Amino acid sequence: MTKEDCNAIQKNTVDFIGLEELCKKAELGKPLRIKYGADPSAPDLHLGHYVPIYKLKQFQDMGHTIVFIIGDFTASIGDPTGRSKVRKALSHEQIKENAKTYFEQVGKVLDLNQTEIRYNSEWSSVLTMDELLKMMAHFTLSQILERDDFTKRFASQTPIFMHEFMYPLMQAYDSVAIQADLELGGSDQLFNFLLARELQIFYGQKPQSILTMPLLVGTDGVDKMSKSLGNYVGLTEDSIQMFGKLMSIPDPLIIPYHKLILQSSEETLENIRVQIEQGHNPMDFKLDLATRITEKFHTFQEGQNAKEHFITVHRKKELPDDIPEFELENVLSVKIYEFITTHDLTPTKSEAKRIITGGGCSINGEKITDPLAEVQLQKGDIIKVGKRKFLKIV
RNA sequence: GGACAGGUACCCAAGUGGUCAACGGGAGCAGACUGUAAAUCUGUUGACAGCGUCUUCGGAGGUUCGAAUCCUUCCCUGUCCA
Repeated sequence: MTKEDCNAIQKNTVDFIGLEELCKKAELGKPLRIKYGADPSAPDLHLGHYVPIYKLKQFQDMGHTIVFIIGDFTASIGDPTGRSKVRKALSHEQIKENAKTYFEQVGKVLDLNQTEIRYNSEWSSVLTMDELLKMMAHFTLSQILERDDFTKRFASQTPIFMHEFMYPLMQAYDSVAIQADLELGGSDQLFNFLLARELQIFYGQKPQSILTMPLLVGTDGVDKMSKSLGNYVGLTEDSIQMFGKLMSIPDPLIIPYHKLILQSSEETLENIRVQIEQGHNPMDFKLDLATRITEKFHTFQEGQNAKEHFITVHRKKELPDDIPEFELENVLSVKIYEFITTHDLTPTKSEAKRIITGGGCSINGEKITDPLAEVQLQKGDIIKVGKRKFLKIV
């Protein structure tokens, strides 16, 4: 690893612990073992995952070994995070299935042939009580309780279960098992990563270095991107959807997305900042951002198409090219709310009535506001429900 | 084991016998506006056979003309004591 490499990998990181040792180790010429842990309960990867995975890619390109750990052991126990809801324990079949889709998605970024894939049940499920207790004897309750989410839950009097205390420890043990030189992940993982260092020392290993990446803020502009909060942009979402979601991010997120997803240079970022400050419409930068990100995960053409689609539908309020169609022989007289529900434009009839009453439904551009209206539908009619649902009668 | 507090819709949270399909906030959805699915403002948010019916306030029973609200019992969570 060269000096430049050493600098390059620091780009966009939050914490970097043990950088010097790492670079020294790398100079010996042996590939570094870089650990990345994944939870197989949520196989939908989103842009938030992309940030650290891209960093892994950088390491991989330098010839280091990525050790991808599937946390099947902990997943099969179940993890009651958040409120009183107990996250379901997953069966082995489910885990295998999830892991498979996981890798299909990761494979878009990383070269999986050059990646070491391990399941942590391999070593965790055979741990003896004896061994476990020895490990536990090295940490105190207050040490574990220091972890941010535990602190919060404790303060808000929400339950923390005993086995949850063990998760950080089990994660740390993964580092021991694979002899990690470096662990990489989101900045919320710092605590767990530090624990691993201690445990490695206990097992006579050199402690791993730590590199954490910023957490990408979700489309709501408030919380970190996560599937459960529904503020995510999935890596495998179709281009139209992806584009739309990216346009829905609040304007202040343009810079962070540029930086973390597109790896834009400081000059580019500064340029955008200045232009927005001078009154340039942020929308233009957002269009550009959305186009480029969509291109990145799809094709250039799809990115362009998605942009076109967005402009016609949302800016010009015109009809898109590809409207779902419904074949109709003769003129049909129906209650509008029933029709749009049976054709999946609304989930329930009550919802349909609500949208109609609110002025969200139109036929050929004419608003229908009477929820009980009976309408004559014929070939060529175009029904619009809400902002982006269309149906064409053919 | 004991004492106390609590479990309400997607989330937070009010409500302690009828006016409760349930205040308020968040989030979602829709409308207006805007060269954005940004921001802001407004409306809306159980389902269905449209005004009435059915399901919903941790579960199961009960009291009552009537229960989220009272009683019994069970389950779950927190705090303190042991």
